[in-house]
Amino acid sequence: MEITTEKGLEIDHPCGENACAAGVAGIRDALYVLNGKWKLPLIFTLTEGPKRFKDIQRSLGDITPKILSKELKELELNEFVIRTVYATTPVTVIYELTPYSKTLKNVLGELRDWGISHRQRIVSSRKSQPQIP
Amino acid sequence: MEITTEKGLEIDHPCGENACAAGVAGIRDALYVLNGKWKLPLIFTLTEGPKRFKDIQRSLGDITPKILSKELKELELNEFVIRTVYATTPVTVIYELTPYSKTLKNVLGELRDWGISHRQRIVSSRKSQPQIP
DNA sequence: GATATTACTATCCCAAAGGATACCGGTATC
DNA sequence: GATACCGGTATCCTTTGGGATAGTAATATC
Repeated sequence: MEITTEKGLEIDHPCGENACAAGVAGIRDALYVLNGKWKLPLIFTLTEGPKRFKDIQRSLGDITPKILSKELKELELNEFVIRTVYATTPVTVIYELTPYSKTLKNVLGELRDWGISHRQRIVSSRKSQPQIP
Repeated sequence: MEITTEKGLEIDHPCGENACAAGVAGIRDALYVLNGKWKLPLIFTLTEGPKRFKDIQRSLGDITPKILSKELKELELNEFVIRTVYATTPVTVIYELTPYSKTLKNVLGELRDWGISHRQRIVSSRKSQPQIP
């Protein structure tokens, strides 16, 4: 059986043509700590600078305090975020990114750009192909 | 209250200092179609070229056929993957990436690289700080 | 006739993710 | 005295993700 295939993506593969298990493993390792609906948006919003609990909640739109609290704890454990408490009244809690989070800069930037383009694509394809043609 | 903060990441923000809702929205839009444990690894493995069902299953390691089937259907709907059936015996089904998947090249590359470095960091920190010191 | 292969589907099940709502103590503000 | 703000918890619930196992049609092989 013959399958002709124009070469598609050309992500550089360290291994040969058809055996790049290391790449798949890399993606899976990344996803293991960054999984879920909220971690990446959360890290991204802290990219703008340190923020308080309520401020993060507002930036993210519709996250409930329970989920936000859980996500922040996980990010603390994985050394992406530092939590600092200030004894003001009422108390102030600041969350900020660790230096290690800097290594995510490219990932976040690419993902943000792709998401923005993707949305534009969806929107404009909806305009050019109206429902029930 | 004063908080001194060394500027952390410097992902370029199209909007002002503290109001980059567009960035968060971009990330969330991206994750909306790429969420879950399998979609990114799946797209990545098809980066190596068109593959058959069983071959994908083997590349991904431990995905069950039910899940793989579901993920492939979702990727077809979102125009990331094309499914072609060849009337051989036994039948051959080939999955390959669409041109649109090319737009994910940078995202996938960055994520793979980050995952690989992250794993190295974890492994070497485990070596330098043995359990029960 | 028994077994293997491919590309799945069907059924059942469990755990995790995520959401809704309510509440807390302490203070400040109206 | 009532209300609001802050940084969360507590409780309950639904949805989804995902896994295990078995089975299917058609053919080929032993």
